[in-house]
Amino acid sequence: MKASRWASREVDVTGSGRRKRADGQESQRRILDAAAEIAGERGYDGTSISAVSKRCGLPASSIYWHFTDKDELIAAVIERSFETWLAAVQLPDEQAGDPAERAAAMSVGVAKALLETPDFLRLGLLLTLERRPTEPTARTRFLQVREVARDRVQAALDALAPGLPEASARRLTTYALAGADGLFIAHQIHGDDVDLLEMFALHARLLTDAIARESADGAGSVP
Amino acid sequence: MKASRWASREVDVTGSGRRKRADGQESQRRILDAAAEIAGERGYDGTSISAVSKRCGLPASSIYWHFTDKDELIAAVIERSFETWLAAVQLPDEQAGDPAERAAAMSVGVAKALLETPDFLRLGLLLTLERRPTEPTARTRFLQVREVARDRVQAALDALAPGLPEASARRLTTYALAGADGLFIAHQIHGDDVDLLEMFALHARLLTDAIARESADGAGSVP
Amino acid sequence: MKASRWASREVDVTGSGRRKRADGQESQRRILDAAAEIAGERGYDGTSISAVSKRCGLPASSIYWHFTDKDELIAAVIERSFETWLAAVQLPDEQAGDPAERAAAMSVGVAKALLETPDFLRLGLLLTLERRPTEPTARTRFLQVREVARDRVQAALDALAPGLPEASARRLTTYALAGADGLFIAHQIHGDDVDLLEMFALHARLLTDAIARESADGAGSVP
Amino acid sequence: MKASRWASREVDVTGSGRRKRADGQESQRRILDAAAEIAGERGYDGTSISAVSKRCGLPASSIYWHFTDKDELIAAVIERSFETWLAAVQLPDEQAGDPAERAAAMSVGVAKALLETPDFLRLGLLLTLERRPTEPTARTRFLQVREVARDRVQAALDALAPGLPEASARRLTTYALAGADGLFIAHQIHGDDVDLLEMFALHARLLTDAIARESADGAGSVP
DNA sequence: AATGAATGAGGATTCATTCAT
DNA sequence: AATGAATGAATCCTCATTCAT
Repeated sequence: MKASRWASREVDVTGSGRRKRADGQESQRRILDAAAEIAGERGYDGTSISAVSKRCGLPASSIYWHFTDKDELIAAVIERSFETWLAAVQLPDEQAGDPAERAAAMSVGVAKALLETPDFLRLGLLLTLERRPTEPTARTRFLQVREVARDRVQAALDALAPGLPEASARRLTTYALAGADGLFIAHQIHGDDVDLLEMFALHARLLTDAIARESADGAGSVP
Repeated sequence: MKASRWASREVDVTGSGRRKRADGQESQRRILDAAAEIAGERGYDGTSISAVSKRCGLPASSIYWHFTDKDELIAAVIERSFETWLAAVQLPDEQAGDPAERAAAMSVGVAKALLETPDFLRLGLLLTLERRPTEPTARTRFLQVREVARDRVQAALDALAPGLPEASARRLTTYALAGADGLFIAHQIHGDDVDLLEMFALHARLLTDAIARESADGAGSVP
Repeated sequence: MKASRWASREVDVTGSGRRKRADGQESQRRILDAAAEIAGERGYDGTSISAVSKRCGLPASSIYWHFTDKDELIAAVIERSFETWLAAVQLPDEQAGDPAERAAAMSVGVAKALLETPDFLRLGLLLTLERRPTEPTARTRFLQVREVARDRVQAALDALAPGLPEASARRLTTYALAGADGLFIAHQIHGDDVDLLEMFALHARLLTDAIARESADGAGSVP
Repeated sequence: MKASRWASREVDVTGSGRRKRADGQESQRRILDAAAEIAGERGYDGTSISAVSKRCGLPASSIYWHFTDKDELIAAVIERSFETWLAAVQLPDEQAGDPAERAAAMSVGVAKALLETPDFLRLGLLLTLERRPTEPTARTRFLQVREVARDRVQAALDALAPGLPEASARRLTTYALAGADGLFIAHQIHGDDVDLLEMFALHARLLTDAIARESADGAGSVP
């Protein structure tokens, strides 16, 4: 920290001059905060340990005390970001309202969480789209987490329309997630020109209609 | 790269026996091919000039003869990829069928093009999601191109439902593009477990229904 | 010259769109002009062929048609710069005025030439101070040219004070040149805050006095 | 640099058997030593980080641990060289001798320091003469240091001739520094064929005479 | 629990130069 | 007489990682 005369490196970001005699958890948190911001903006390759070090104020070597390597660091970022994001999602009361209303409420809950903590999905999508020679642990982790989300959506869908054929359910679940991803991206591009809550509500409505029809059809094959 | 001057280093991509005959356009094409593949897989930061050099068989310094820097190279990749992609999109006959059928045909045309040349949208989305300190020219270019696509979709939508209020049209256009992006991503994740053509057809159907309803409503505000 | 779509290189500096069907001397002149400017500002290492190419509007390979390599190019620059500079020096009429006046006139003549074409001495001094592993031809050339100048100054000095002992003459000649170099540098640093003509006149006066004294002394050893 | 980790690569400059014990200050010193030698010989552009790395035995990346970039490294070189040089200058006793003797003693003191540590002024003059598009910090630093030296010379001059008009004082100070620069260059060219101490003594004498005359004149305008 | 220092590999880019046309 | 294209070596600098303290 005692930057030499010619090369200034980390800065005392906290403002507290007194070196805290090692608070592992606090340091880890600062590292993850920094890494989450950067990785959410730049993806895997764009996230350098030295950039994280600069942003969190700890030397690069300290990052390696807490995480074995970059791969694990970014995996940890995804995990913690997911938890944060999940905490932000407020699911509607299972009992309340009719099914369609519940679906809309769920949808809007997700949208709100995305507005509050967008880094999670941004990084997740970046990891998903990138094809590195050795797949990062973080990517695998994100896809696992996404699979869990997928299962929940499908469960909600089954609750909404118990008679829906398996194939239809899978298709509509895929469509539900795809809409969420796509609308999130639209919001990334156009900022608040795209009203994410409104768009998610529209998405929920179209989905509800589709469920209704495919339920009635019985078959649900798309000609 | 330590190979002597006459040892064959690069792969004879062209199949034509004559090599080293200094054909600028051909070299440029090889560079763009290589860069498109890599950038489509790895994004901006993940695309290293030396990787492009290795894949196209020309030394890194030769790449700089054809493109002033990495930024311009990737911008050129986006431009050419877009042209290729656009050529792959087969738009339906303007006269044929009823409006809903035409919408479905358009949608499937886009899906087919995405299956044929997925690199374009993959790179585009990577560039869109990444937030580099200095915005790459390629990102700007992609967003411009996307805006053109957006205008076309909106025009098609207006043709389909002339009475649609402006706000509805904008919202549905956003939804149309978002669905395309999201379904593309789903296909990236699940491969052929997701039938992209079927999903795009579903997307077109839901959109057509939504248009019909919002047209009838007159207002179309989502409560 | 037909810059490709992605990499813009040389510019049509002359403004004449029509490619002149090869005018060797004219091209050579343009190259030397460009090289002189750049080398006068940046020294040997700082002068890159591509910078010269950019400034003169001819491709790098054309420079190699006129000059075998960078070393020869810079040597040619020194030679031509010297000629230009020499032409700018107006030596006083050998007959006119008393010796001291003639000395002053010579001095001012040199100063004026330095103000008009400063690149010559700037490059010369840069080459002189630099110690490259393989001595550039240009440096040798400059030192030769300087030796000629030295001889002329010493001759003028002998004419001024025929009885001056050899050692004194050498010493004062060295001093005369050193003053010129040093004042030139002062002018480089302070710009027109240093009145070069005035300073050269002062230099001439001090020298004349010194000559007078050392002539009288006979010995001229500095204790 | 392909040598295995334990093969001795660098020269044991310190003489102390223990190596690799990570001593920051010592490494910094070795880097500065190497950089000073090279920059003193080759100027800014001619000083490559890899050359410095080779000469000091540390890998190039280690240089970047100690200095943020080449610009700062060379600025540090100038600063340290100046300190070394200043320590080498032995100024005469303020009380001793008559003013003219003191002036001569000062002059010779400077000359001796230049003979001992010529790298400082050599690099300084190279930086002064070079005109890079972005001015190196080192150049600015050198000119600042030079301004300080200028002030001291002018103070000494005022002490020597209190009644001297301001304009004369400035002119003679410029002349004093110019002579030093020029004679230093002469010594660089001719080596020990030019007796630097003798030349500086001569310079001091001419200056003293000039001061005397301009003092007497009162005005000191050079016609 | 942390960090200053070091390190080899690789990043983008520029270099001087060559050569076929 | 000139030039488009190519090329290997070198440029500055950042990378992920290690290790002794």
